Amino acid sequence: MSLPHNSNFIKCSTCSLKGFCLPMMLSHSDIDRLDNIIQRNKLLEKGTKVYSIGDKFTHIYAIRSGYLKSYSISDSGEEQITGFHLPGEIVGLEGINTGSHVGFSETLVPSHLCAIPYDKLDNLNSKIDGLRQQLFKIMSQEITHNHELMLMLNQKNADEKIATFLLSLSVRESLGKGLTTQFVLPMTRTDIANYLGLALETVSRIIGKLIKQDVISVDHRQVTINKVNILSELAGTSCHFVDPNQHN
Amino acid sequence: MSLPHNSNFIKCSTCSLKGFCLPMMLSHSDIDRLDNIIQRNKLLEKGTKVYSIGDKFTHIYAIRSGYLKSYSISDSGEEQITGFHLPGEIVGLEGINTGSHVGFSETLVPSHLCAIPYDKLDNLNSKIDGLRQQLFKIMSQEITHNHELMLMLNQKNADEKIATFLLSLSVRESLGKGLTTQFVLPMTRTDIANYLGLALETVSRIIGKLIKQDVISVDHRQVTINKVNILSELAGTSCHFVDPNQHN
DNA sequence: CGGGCGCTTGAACAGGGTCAACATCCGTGG
DNA sequence: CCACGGATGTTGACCCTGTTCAAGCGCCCG
Repeated sequence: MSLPHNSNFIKCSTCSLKGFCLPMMLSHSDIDRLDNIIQRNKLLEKGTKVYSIGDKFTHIYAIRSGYLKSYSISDSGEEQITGFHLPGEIVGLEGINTGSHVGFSETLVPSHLCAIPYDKLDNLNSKIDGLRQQLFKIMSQEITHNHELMLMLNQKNADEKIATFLLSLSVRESLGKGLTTQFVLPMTRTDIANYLGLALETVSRIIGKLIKQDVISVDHRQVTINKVNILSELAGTSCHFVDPNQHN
Repeated sequence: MSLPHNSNFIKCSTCSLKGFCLPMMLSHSDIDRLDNIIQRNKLLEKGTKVYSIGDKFTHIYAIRSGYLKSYSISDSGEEQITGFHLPGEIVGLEGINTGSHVGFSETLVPSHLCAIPYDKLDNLNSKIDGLRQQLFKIMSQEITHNHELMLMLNQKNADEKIATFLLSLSVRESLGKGLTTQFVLPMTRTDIANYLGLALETVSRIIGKLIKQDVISVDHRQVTINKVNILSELAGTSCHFVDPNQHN
């Protein structure tokens, strides 16, 4: 899930939850109340499952640092990656409905998470209007984001998908402040392919093509975007990720 | 969005909101309080827009009768149908995040809606724990549903998509009680194609093939499922829609 | 009656999947 | 330190699924 890129936010004590604690909505005392129920977990090493399918739903998790991937598994055993998650984003909301997690989430790199007990959060939700409203907004945005994803999966070709994907990560990497031209892809080509609905060979080929055209450079898993405007064009005009301040 | 198919529910006065008023969670007085803020609109004729992109977000809508389609439009003008909605389901939640609707929703057939003013609902959310929790569940389920959709769009071929689509409608048509073998497709082939990420010719061909194989029959827009088990197989074992009581 | 929309069907094409071979990276252990 | 093996990534050739283009039909409604 991606949180608002344009929202003002403050650091919630040691736990940066972008979009979660809007200064306009929460008083300092309310922030303290929220802060008091948040559990700060120790560093999770790469490959650690935050939750697995079938686990009892008890917490939602805000990412302080690191990188997560979430995925679900169909009855026939096919894996589908449903999202990659960066610091400031929240995972685990899919468990609210049934009280059990219906998918997995795991760390792609060593990551720090904040665990927020859902029962205590729900209790605060009845008392702190701004918190409840913000949570509804976050879930609403997740729905909107999924609709954009659907548009991408249904209507874009392979080149457009890759371009859109790279730009999306680039923007989210920068925590909503413009666009980072250098970032790391901690997921495998297989993961990217699965997420975008492509074959891994196709992902490899298209990234290769972009390198040949000098639109991006790749060193191991480090990506540099050399020509943002070309990448944006490739992504289609429907790209929300272009920083209007960027002119290269 | 689809609501829980397995949840017990009661009629919320004149307004049937499946999953919305769980008897276990809401007292009769709470149901009355909810009922008092709900506006029952007159019959909307076919093709009426419930809301449009850019409209101020003021209400969410529960469908009492009829059929809706929701869609959004990319910057480049491409339309993407994000869902079809049947009685008992809720639309408009995508507007919570920004305070404006980011897509359209319109009636495919004459439909009755309940409009629920969001500010009043939010007010009740602070007072009625069960209502708030249920709303979070509904939004959580929407997220889960989108993940399943993603799996379908990414990993299923055209035949599987159509089979899954037909079964899904068949189950939802029956309001969660098993599976209706006869129902109406009020949307055009073009709509189905757009939703599933296929060309309309492909949709037409595959439906034709299913008819030829006598898996389904189609009379105008009336669909009859003749061989549920075959359709389920086609949909993939990942199909959640099979009624265990059906053995034909 | 006619025009437009929705739908079907056919034929040719192409984007991307599949299969296969090979290259590279990385951790492990000798 | 280097050799090995497995996982990951690249590249090529072929082929299939589903798209595109095109033509024609049926139905609804003015």
